[in-house]
Amino acid sequence: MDTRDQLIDSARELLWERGYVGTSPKAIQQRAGAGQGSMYHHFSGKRELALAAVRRSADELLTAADSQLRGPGTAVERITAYLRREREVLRGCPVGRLTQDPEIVADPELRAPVDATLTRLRARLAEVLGEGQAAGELPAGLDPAALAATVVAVLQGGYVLARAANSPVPFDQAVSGVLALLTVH
Amino acid sequence: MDTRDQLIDSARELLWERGYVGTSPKAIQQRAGAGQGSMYHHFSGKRELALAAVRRSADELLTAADSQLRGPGTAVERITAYLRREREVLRGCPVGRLTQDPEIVADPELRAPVDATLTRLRARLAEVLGEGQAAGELPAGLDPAALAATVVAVLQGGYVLARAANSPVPFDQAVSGVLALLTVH
DNA sequence: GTCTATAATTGGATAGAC
DNA sequence: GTCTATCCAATTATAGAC
Repeated sequence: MDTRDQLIDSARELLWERGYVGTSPKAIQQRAGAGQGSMYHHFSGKRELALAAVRRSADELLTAADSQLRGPGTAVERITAYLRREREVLRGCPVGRLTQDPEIVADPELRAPVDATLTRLRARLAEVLGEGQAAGELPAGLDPAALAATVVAVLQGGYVLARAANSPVPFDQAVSGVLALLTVH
Repeated sequence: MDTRDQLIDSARELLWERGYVGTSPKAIQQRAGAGQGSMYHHFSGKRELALAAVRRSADELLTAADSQLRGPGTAVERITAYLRREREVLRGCPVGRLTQDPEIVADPELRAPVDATLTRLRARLAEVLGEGQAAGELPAGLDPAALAATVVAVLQGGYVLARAANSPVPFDQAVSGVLALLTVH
């Protein structure tokens, strides 16, 4: 991996752990093993590097979600696989985390990939949920878009509860709860 | 309101907007209309002031939730009232927001009020959900603790989706989705 | 209790040598 | 492309006068 990629990867990790305001160019350089000059050669500054990092994290999230949601199995099986897949729960979501950063949400270009990713994720889930309704696995008459928002919110909120408790237990409870509601019908 | 309270209130606002790492003592002082000396007279430093601010916000959240959850009405009515109450969705949750701050979750004393508040909120909701099951309003056989985690996660995650989209719409969708799942039975 | 002065450290970047 | 030197503002305090 070249220096430019190392910088992007280090920025991704630090944005995940500490957010945009909590991450300094110096910290990124040190983690990447690069000097000042190197970073400012490849990027105009902190913001442009963060932009590259956010875009890459956003792409990876959607790709990972697709591998469960577009995989084999019934709608309920795919949604269950997505919700139950192994996650580093206490680290939170590398994309959702960015919504808590004032400088990210205030900057249209930095917010755009976050918005696009979560919006597309909901759209993918709504498709699968719609398929489940058509197949009679899920109750008809409920808005797939609303249910998709609920499912994604359970994940994002589950991370919040887990980090507050310093334990993955409430995350797992929240996932179990929504799966039970979806499948009890 | 005296200077000490002004400082706590200003700290609460800034912690809500910018988090712990994004908030400087100077910014708190300026918002409070107080000088350096004043702040360091009342508090030993940023951390102690933040501790007072976090505790106050945590207390207020639980009090506000109780006013809906312990109010009149059936279990479903109270949960609906709680989920549908007016919120400044794009500002996010003043308590849940803190879980994204590395310095908050790494500090047991700062994390404690956040943890206690979200844990108690889930316990209150589990009680109400249990009452709803006993009254036949909600499907029996589902774990009230899991459902409570789901409901709180939908709120916390709804804020994430809304801030990403810069719109309250996905928050409202997520709430509608979980209410539909709870009441369709 | 509040004010102003001072200070060590970090943040975010520029300049120029190699 | 990468390095070191330099720069100015902000951060997080402490000291002492009033």
